[in-house]
Amino acid sequence: MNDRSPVPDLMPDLVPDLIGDSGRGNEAAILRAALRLYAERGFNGASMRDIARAAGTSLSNLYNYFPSKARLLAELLNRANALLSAQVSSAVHTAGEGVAEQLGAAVRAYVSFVADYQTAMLIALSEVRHLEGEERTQVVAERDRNQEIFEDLVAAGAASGVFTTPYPQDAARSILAMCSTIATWYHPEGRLTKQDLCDQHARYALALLEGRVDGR
Amino acid sequence: MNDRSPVPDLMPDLVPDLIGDSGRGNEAAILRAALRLYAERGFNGASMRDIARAAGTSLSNLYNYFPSKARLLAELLNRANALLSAQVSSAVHTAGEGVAEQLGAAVRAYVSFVADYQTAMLIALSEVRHLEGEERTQVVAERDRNQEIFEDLVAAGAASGVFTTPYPQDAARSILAMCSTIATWYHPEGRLTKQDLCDQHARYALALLEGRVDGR
Amino acid sequence: MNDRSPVPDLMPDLVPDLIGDSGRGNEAAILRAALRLYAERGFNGASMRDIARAAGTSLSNLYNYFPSKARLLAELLNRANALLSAQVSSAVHTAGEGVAEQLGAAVRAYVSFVADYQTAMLIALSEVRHLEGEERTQVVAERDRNQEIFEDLVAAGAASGVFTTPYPQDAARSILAMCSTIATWYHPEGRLTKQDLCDQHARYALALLEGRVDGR
Amino acid sequence: MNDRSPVPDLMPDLVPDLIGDSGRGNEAAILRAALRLYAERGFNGASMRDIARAAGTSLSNLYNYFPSKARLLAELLNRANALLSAQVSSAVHTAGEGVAEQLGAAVRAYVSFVADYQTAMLIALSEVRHLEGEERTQVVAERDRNQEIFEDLVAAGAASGVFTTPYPQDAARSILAMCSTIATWYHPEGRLTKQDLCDQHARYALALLEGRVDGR
DNA sequence: CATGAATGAGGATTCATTCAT
DNA sequence: CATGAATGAATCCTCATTCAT
Repeated sequence: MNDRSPVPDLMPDLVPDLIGDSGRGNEAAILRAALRLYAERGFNGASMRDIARAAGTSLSNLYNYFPSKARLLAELLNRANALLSAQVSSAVHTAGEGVAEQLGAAVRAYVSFVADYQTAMLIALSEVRHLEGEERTQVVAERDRNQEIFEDLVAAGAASGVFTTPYPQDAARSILAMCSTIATWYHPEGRLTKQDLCDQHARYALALLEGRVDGR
Repeated sequence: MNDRSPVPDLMPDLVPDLIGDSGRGNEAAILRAALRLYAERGFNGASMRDIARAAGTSLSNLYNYFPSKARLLAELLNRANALLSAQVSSAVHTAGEGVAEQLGAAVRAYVSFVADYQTAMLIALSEVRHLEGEERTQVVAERDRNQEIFEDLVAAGAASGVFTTPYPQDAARSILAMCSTIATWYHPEGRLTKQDLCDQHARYALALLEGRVDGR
Repeated sequence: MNDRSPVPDLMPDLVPDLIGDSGRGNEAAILRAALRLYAERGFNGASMRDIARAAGTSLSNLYNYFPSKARLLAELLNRANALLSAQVSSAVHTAGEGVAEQLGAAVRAYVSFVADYQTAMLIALSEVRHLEGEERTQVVAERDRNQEIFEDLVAAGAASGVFTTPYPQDAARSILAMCSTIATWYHPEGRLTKQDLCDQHARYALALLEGRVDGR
Repeated sequence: MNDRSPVPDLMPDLVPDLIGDSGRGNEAAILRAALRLYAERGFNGASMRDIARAAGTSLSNLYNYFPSKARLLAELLNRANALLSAQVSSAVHTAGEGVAEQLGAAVRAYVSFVADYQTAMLIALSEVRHLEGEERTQVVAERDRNQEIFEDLVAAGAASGVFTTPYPQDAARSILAMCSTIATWYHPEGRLTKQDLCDQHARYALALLEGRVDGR
């Protein structure tokens, strides 16, 4: 197993923005402000006034872009989940044929996303509960879709004997838990680089699954 | 390694209450109501009015017991953290001499706590940010004290060659992450018993650390 | 006219306390705490809790001594007004026969009271408005009784030609105003001694009345 | 000296409003309501709810105009102090060259202001204590600026021998006290007209200063 | 006398949202 | 698109007061 296998190694500045500058007028500024404030203070701790101020626009103008506070949150979570799923699937498809290799790639992509979009992941972890109805359904569905990628990989690996853990059914959840939690403590300027995170967690994941690393 | 080693296997009803009924008058009812509501809706989503109503007392009477909303949260977190640390250290001290055995016991105790005091763990995971100053310091300190138990065990195991992971320095955090996250999805009536959770996560943890289980 | 005529020149420590230590148990402590807090923050700015705390007793115990917050204020004002009237009358009666002399004595006694019981005077000036009904009536009556002493003296002096001001009818009010206001700025440790205050204001008063100072 | 010298003798209805109707929307109504209620019940006795009701708007709308209760008070006091200083200085500059004449004019202007803006003066007298920090500093500074006008006049008169009181240093304060206090009892419909008040107090002030009225 | 618990009303302030411009 | 004014409900917390002990 190659611990230093390449990660999507964009320069930090080149990480594509979750939000972009498409949208009309202030849309991007609003989304970015909301993202930051929701992450800093939680959904209920960040008021529409706060967001408007941080976005440099007026309170009432927010409602020209998003019909409600919850819709604003949903929008953020949808974008984040969509990008996450896309990056993970892409990584899996790009990886070689071996399940272990694919799972490693998936973990690396996931960790990479957490590091790149830390605030988005913070929100995704704890603010979904503030959504209801259709908005919630949609967000949860996308989140589950991503989890299924991991579950399928683990199941395939278990079936083919590559992963020998006696508990394959729940392992994916544990792997995602430890990868997601990175968002709560990671500091880009700290001891660990993004590359380190990817290497570590790829290894943790395969070890947890009791993968048969050697050539059998 | 015996995966079905006994867990503190109290009947759910016999799990000692985090709060007890000591305290004066309505104190226990208030703490219990706050615990539940903070977990359900988050700190900012649960109002003092809500808590009072759920506790069956008047809003103003809350302030005869806790001088502020934040203090009420701090009280809960302190009790939870103290109990968690106590149960984990106790498990470690009771376990045999092997580091692997001790770590397994620690994980089981931790998972057991998460299952027993699910709501408390939910709060501990995400509501600390609403504390400031002394209250925050105290809670964070107790939380770190618990994490150190795991870090010390991992370090010891790595030093003695029992854990062969190339990344021992950050493994404890990952283990705790996957155990803590149980609180976000566990249903006592679901497919997995508390015993199952303990078995699984003890195994996951040792595997993640690449523990040399047998004498080989 | 002797500007340095003696004032009731008690040592500051010997100024008889407005409250004394008679009363049962905590009564004096409560009155003293209320006096200070009402003066510092105003009637509405000082809560019964504050007063209890400052008096070193429990909130509910306050109501064993005074049936309401307003009654507590009334009690203070009554004591202050009674003492003030007593000291002023006494000074007048002790003074010689001349109206000018008597008015001078009255002013000195009044100023002396303001200096000695500064906080009480602060309250008397601005907190009467918070009383209603019987309580208010009583306090206002006592206050007016005191004012009448001055009005009578001025009227007598005007009738006898000692005070030549063309506006004797309203002069007493002006004199009392300037003397009372001392309470808002006087600092016992400042430039002016109590003796200075008495001398000054006695002179101001006679001058304002256009008293014929010379031997006629 | 002409005791019946003309006062700015506008009909009461023509007295320029302290507040005006400039400001946006409800600003004037809010300020006027606050002015009245603060004067009637004191700062702490008048709630924002009361003020909103009296201003004919909603409670929350108050905060679109003034960010806090204290700021609302400060606004009132600043306007009142500014106008007072302006009217007094203007009167002094318009008066003749003699110090006595100028002081008379100042007193008349001051008394006139007290009569015209009675409620504002009531607040200025006793509610400054509820301000803190910058707000307080600003208000106190303006108040002191006005007091200095009087102190300078008295000092000048004392220096030139026009005022022969032995206590010129503190006389201004006494004069202002007796003039300000008018606000606490004056009734426009009562025995005394505004003109009367001006005449009386101008005479009181000069007498208090022991002014040498004639050429002797 | 003395206390702690209890309460309903009300304190200042902020909330998400709407609407006329 | 963009704004400022407006609002009713809700925020945390404190109020004066009562009551059982």
